[in-house]
Amino acid sequence: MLNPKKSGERSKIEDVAREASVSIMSVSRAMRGVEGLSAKKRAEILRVAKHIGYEPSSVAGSLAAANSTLIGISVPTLADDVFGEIFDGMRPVFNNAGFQTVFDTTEYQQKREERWIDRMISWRPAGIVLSGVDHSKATRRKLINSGIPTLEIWDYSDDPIDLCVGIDHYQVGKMMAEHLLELGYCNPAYVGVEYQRDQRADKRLEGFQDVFENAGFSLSAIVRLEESVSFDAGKQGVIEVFETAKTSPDLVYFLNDHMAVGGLLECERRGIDVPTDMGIVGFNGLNINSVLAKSITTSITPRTQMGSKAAALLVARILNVATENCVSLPVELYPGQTVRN
Amino acid sequence: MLNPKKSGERSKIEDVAREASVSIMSVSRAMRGVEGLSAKKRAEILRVAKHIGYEPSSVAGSLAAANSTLIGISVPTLADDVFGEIFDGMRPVFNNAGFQTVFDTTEYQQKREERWIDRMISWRPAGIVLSGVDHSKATRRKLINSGIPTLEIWDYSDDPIDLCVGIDHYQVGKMMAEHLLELGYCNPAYVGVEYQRDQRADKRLEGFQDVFENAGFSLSAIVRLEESVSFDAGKQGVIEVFETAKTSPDLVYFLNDHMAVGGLLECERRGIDVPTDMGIVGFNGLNINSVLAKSITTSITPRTQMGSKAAALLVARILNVATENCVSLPVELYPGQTVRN
DNA sequence: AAAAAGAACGTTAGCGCTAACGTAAATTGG
DNA sequence: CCAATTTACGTTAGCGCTAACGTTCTTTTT
Repeated sequence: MLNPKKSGERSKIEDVAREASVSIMSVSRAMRGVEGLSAKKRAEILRVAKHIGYEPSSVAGSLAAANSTLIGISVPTLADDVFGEIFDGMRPVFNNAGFQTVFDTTEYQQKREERWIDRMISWRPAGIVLSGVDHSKATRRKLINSGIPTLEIWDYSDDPIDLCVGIDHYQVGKMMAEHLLELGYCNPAYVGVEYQRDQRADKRLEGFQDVFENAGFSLSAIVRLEESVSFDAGKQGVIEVFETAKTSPDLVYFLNDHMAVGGLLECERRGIDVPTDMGIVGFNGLNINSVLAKSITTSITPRTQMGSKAAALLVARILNVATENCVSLPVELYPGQTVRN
Repeated sequence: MLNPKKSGERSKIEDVAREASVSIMSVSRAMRGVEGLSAKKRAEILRVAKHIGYEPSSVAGSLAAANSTLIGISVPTLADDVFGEIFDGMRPVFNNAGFQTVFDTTEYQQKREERWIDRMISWRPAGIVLSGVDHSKATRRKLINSGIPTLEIWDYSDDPIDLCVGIDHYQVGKMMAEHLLELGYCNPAYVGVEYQRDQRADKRLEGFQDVFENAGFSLSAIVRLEESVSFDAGKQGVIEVFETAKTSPDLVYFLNDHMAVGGLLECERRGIDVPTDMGIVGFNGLNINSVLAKSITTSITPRTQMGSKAAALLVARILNVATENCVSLPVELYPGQTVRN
């Protein structure tokens, strides 16, 4: 490096301009790859820039151009596989379009989400991605007012803040219930978390419950755990189901596959025959299914696809390309081997 | 809102100053909560700011103050639970200190990491977090030269770029091998991924192998899969072990617990008696252990603790508080029930 | 060959804030 | 009671870039 300068002192556009004997505007054009520069000069400038180790300041650039390449993403948690996989779907799309992702988890707390949005907006991001479609009035207003393209993901609504790519959780619960009803199940229990903690799960349960109640059956137990949404929670859930159920259930519907696996293994440990004496149903379609002795009955959600589709929509909106606003992705019912056929 | 302005037009510090009949500097001081302002005026300014919906621009603020509240975090993947949990440990620490996290996954590709670092540095972040301690010369130089506090996490090195909080993977492999050797195992196989894809896993294998070879035993098979590091990869691994092993192994050491679970269930499906005829060993100490019929033998990594410890170190460095540079966290050997005792 | 059009640059004026240094008023101390 | 602080502000000069508009020089057109 020519001008190593002191640690922390970074060379700026002016240094490159001086070294290359051009105006700073030419350097700016060269670095951004915009036109208005001869190929020769452009190459020379880039050579000099590389030589002295110049990297443009995104902060200054954003301020001057009144835009940024930041995309804010808020998810409830990374502790289950869902949002990691959605993110994996989004990442390459955003990356190829030249965006960076600013990330935070809300731990299912609206207050945290609101605070995050305030701080995020202060960076004038190119776009914002939120999980779910249930946001406070203040949040909606702020986002609409900010003019920042906003994408809601995972859940589906036909009245989004701006864009929405997700699945219809109510329908998912309904579909599964109809399938189970047809197979003769009539006394299901549910294992999930506190009401309104995971609003998508609430919607699935609602759809599930509606179908069974329409058929004249009510849930024999609804267990709401406080702990995390994972394998051992499912085990705990089964234990509580047996403690609290009014009548012995013929099926347990779990909030997700993690819990369902925990529940399944606990049933087997207790010597309960799955699916003859007890059906086990989850949600998501996790990879673990392919190694289990009995594969979980579940709804397979298109997580990676959802991520890439959603990112593509947001990028299109940012670049002002016309696009659909709402996309509801199909969810596949996977029969598995934990309900009788 | 008083001045709703057009969508996208945001009120600025000047608007607040005019409305409150003070200088913009007073507004700046009020918004940042720095001293040099009477309590009365401060309250009035904050009232006015809220009233007209003013939110300071972080971009302008960062440029003027030559600092930012951004912390860049790079992890290989979110597809396993490891980095999600580390992030969960870091998040509250960064949050309470007023930082935001810019996130990306590298998919175990150095090229991607380098590009990300360039873009990250251009935001002049307050700090940078990298996964692992094996980075290119260019990366090290850039980071050192930038003067940005840098934290390396998950792996351990006593010669970090700046700060390091992790575990000694070589030691983990060694510890596990010594434990197994003592129990009488003498013909282990290994199931992981391509060499240099997961450099921490390579180190564990190295430590593991060194111990067995010192004792006069060599690995009967080293299976390196190309697919993702998950449950079904473990199953696939076991299948390949049986196809390729020179002699029938008495133990399989897996890259992580996900794969170990896949392997365990595949063994059981094949009627192989675990641990009598085959030991199963993983790495991480996942939650799934508490629901399995036989809990996986593994090394429990302190992921959440590592995240919070690491974040605390980085924040201390950013605030110029003296702190240790390198922290090696202990890893607990969990005997489980998949090796004979 | 003169006029019009275009390409290749440079100049100017900010983007929205804050550091650093003013200045006036309020407070202190001997 | 007056100099010596301290507190409470305001003013000035940028931070490092880019949009928008000049200016110069080359190319095209009739």
